[in-house]
Amino acid sequence: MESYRGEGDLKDIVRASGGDPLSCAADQDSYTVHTSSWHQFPSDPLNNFPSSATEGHGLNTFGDPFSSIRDPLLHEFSSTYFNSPNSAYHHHTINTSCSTTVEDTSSFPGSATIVGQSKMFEEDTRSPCNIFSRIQISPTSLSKLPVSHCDLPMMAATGVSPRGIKAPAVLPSDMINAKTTSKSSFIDNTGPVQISYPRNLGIKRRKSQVKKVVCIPAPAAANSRSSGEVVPSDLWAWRKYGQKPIKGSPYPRGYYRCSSSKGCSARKQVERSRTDPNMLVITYTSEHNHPWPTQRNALAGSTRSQPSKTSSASKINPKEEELKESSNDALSPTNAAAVSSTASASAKEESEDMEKQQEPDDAEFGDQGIPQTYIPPASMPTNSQQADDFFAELDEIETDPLNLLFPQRFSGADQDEQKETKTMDPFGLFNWPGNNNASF
DNA sequence: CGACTTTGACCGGCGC
DNA sequence: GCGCCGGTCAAAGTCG
Repeated sequence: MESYRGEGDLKDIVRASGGDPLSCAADQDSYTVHTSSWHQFPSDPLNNFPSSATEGHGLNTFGDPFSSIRDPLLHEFSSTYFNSPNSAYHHHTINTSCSTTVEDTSSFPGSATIVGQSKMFEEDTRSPCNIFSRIQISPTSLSKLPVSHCDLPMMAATGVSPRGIKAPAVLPSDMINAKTTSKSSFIDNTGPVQISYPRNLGIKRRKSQVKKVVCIPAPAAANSRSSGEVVPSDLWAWRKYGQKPIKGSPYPRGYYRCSSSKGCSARKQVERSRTDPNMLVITYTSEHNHPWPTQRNALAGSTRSQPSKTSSASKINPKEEELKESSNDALSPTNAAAVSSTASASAKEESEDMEKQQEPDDAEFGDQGIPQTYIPPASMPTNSQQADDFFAELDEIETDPLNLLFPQRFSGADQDEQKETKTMDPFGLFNWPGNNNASF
């Protein structure tokens, strides 16, 4: 029996795309968009939204599971980008009346995944050079969203039927204020998700489950599995349980469930953006009901080599496997310390993420009586000041962590040519062959 | 042997 | 009511 705790109707969309300004809307009665200029795009329709509207939307405390179960992948982004003065991130926050409160669990500026939305906005305004966008919208409303072409793949990734997307390419601001449909009002965030029997799990969840969508740069297809997907590893162990071709998308969608712990209901869907194959859309569904994996064994799934049918492909380019392994190593809390000094920054960032993520997890898992097994490294900062010092230290290692991840793209067009290109990928997320030149 | 991926089948939701 | 579609299951095979 899978457990679902306090799932709100919230979708978080984190885009790591340097592409088009994010456009999205929700047809809720009321919701809020927090946004900042997209690289100072004055035409960003979302900028029309008031930043103070976050409050007073009935944002409740039943909880976005992802606000406490913060995804390591997201935090890889957050810790890396949001703390860099040059970091380029961009997020939009849409809080629907049905969405959950996003708690300010960050102890330092720019925590990407779950931060106080006011703070998020503040950070946005402070960082005109943003890559990431963040959207939090109701899943049901999402199905009715007019979306930009950029978001269509994400919509698809969220399980929203393409049929529900009849969108202009650019979202007019007034569309964001579109009235909710009666359907959206059916969402009951305060009640538990009823699960009748296992076979219905996916269907039952479809309406009310919380999803978090992350767009990240996708590896080159040449490095992909037979399915065409290369799933960046995160701290969780994922086991693939299905794959389906998605209508309207040339790329299949892979379905993964958390294998870190039996009974964990966490799932994720991975597919390539149909509009931008360089973007990998990962939709996280449900939440983990267990602490972070403490050992590399949690990465067993993500480090597994190609299956037999595609093993030949992996053998053709053994480096791919090595890179995957290395990326996992970089992500591993235990192995991070073992990586070379050049990766120390990433190890610290990773650990810092773990620290941040552990706090809410403590409470959450504590409530469930799940024993805490993860012990943050002693060197981890424990408060904002320490975090600041921590990242100040990181700056000594790499003044612009963004360069670590996006050495050729995100360091700034004007600066790229002047800076020494850093090819290190602290998390190994994007360290795939052929991905260095990938545009996203 | 355990854990994984693959893949066809199954099921329910939804639109027409 | 029917068919499409997305999500999941589970058997089969692979790998370490």
